[in-house]
Amino acid sequence: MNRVTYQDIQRDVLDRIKSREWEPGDLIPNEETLADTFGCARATVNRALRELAQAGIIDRKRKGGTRISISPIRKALFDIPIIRKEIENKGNKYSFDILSEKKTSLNKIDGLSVETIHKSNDVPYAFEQRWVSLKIASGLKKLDLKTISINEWLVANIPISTGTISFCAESASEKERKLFNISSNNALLIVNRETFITEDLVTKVRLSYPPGHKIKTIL
Amino acid sequence: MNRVTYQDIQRDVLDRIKSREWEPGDLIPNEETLADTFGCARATVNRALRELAQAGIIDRKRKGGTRISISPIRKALFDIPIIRKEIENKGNKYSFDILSEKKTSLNKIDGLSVETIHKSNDVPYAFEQRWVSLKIASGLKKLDLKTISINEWLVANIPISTGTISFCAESASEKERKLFNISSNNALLIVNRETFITEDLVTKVRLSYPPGHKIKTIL
DNA sequence: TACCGTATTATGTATAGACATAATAACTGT
DNA sequence: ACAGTTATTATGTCTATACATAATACGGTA
Repeated sequence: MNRVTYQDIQRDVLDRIKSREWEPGDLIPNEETLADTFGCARATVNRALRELAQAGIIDRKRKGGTRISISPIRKALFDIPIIRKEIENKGNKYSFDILSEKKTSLNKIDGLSVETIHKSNDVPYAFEQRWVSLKIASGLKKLDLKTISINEWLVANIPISTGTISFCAESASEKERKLFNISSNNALLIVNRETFITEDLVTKVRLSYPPGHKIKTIL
Repeated sequence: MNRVTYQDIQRDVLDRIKSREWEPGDLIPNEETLADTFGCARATVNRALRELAQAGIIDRKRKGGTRISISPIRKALFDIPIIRKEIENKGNKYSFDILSEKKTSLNKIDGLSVETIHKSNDVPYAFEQRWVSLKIASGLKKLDLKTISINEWLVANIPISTGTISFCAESASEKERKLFNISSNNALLIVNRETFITEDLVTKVRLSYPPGHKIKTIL
């Protein structure tokens, strides 16, 4: 007894869109009708379509019905791995050096400013400038810093947080030029991240990657 | 009669994680138990937890149970909008110029190579170098190019596709230096995209943004 | 025609019950 | 002690039904 699954329905809908039976902007049959034609319960159709809507493939409105998305907002999902794992996944050796460390305050909040260079097979891979709130990260002892990077400690110890992330390009500073041993091409990929835990800024990071570095994902 | 919703459960779970009642790696009660404590059906708990798992907050295994994810913040969702909308959303005027256009072949497939400059309030905003397959995009007439950008045409007419996207930084070429009127800081943010429709390469784009441009998202 | 309340409609969600399935634990005989 | 089989467990999914809710269509009244 091969039942119709929600994934069967998703495949079918995607096929109809690809084959242009349903074109962008078109209204598709309602859940009840689809359930009849597929020979399944409405709940199954609902789950299939709900997920497609989450993915931006279709637009749904109460009473208005379901239509094929006109300009599917392309959503790109990027993995933001821990740098150590990013390097180790390539089969390389990870190491890091702390370049400087001092107490500073940001928006009148006491914290720690740390500069770290992450290395892959002893070659500079990324330069990190980080501020961490001492209030939130009070468990962070100096001892930890020698064996584990701050980011990894945070990820393991501060479970849920929200924040922003942005990508941009910047010319290398004198310091970065020396670190990465750059001469002519001095365009760095910069990742800025701010992490909050219930309104409080936990940490703020600027990561710079040397020329040639790519952050990639599959749509 | 205020019923417990799946969103109530999600909030509660997130609160428990934030308050460190449940720490990363911890096993949490099974669906049936949670349904009892929340006073709702197992299906409701299932939906709540299924979505949290999709978001990477928790990990679930059959028989193994549900545990708090050890390294949760690992995914960033970026919207990849049409450039026109990106500009118009800022309240600016969108326009574009086609700089060059010629037939070329890529991997022995005939196509069209087009260079476009996108402008916001008549100021260069992004430089686009695109190759489009003629086979797939056969509906693309020369006429269209004057009124609508290629990307927008593709998005409206080729509904479903997969592909890759990557970010990197590059130094501006002589051409780009002139286009963006850059002197000293010449680091450009580059977005490379390849779009496929069922195995066939439809289009390949390289977008370059001038210094200062940011691509941002909320985690 | 313009306005406002009501009916209709499609999606959104909750429920209880059932069976499927993957992963582990427990048990078996050798 | 070991390998192979079976039982158990928690999640995964489908069904049928019910009610909630947002958005629209349809009225009637001024």
